[in-house]
Amino acid sequence: MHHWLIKSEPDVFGIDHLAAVKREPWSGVRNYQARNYMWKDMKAGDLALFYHSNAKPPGVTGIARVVGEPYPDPTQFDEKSEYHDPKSTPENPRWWLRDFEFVKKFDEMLTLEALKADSLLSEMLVCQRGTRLSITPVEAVHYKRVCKLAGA
DNA sequence: GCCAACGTTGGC
DNA sequence: GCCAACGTTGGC
Repeated sequence: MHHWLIKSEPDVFGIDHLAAVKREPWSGVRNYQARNYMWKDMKAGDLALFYHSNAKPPGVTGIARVVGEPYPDPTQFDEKSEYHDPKSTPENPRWWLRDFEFVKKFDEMLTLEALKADSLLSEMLVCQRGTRLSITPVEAVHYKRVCKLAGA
């Protein structure tokens, strides 16, 4: 079992959206490292911290679970999509994704400020300056502490 | 809205 | 294959 942190902008797709739809294809990731995590490193059942970026305040708002196997992101073949990639073909897809399902929403967000203030959690990649990756691996000890501090 | 960080692109 | 220019992310 691996743990992850997935970023999303709440104005676009937040924890409440996931709670409403229950399950969501994580489409639109166009970064190779993040793609590789979804394609090769995630396993069905892995748990992920759901992080609100570009939010006031930013922070971890809940938990999602990886569902099923990777498959090509359909938006890459959709010419009308902002995520369309003309260099990708169905025979040789460039972008892969997973579905995530809703697990829980924290009663209170654990803010980035709170993460940085914690000596253990300040080690997390999301706390490091310049980390723009939308999907990052999370150590089990960090995951557990986030849950503990969030009362989950 | 500013700007630092950093990934990608494309000319050479 | 180098690297400058450019675009994007995302906290502040």
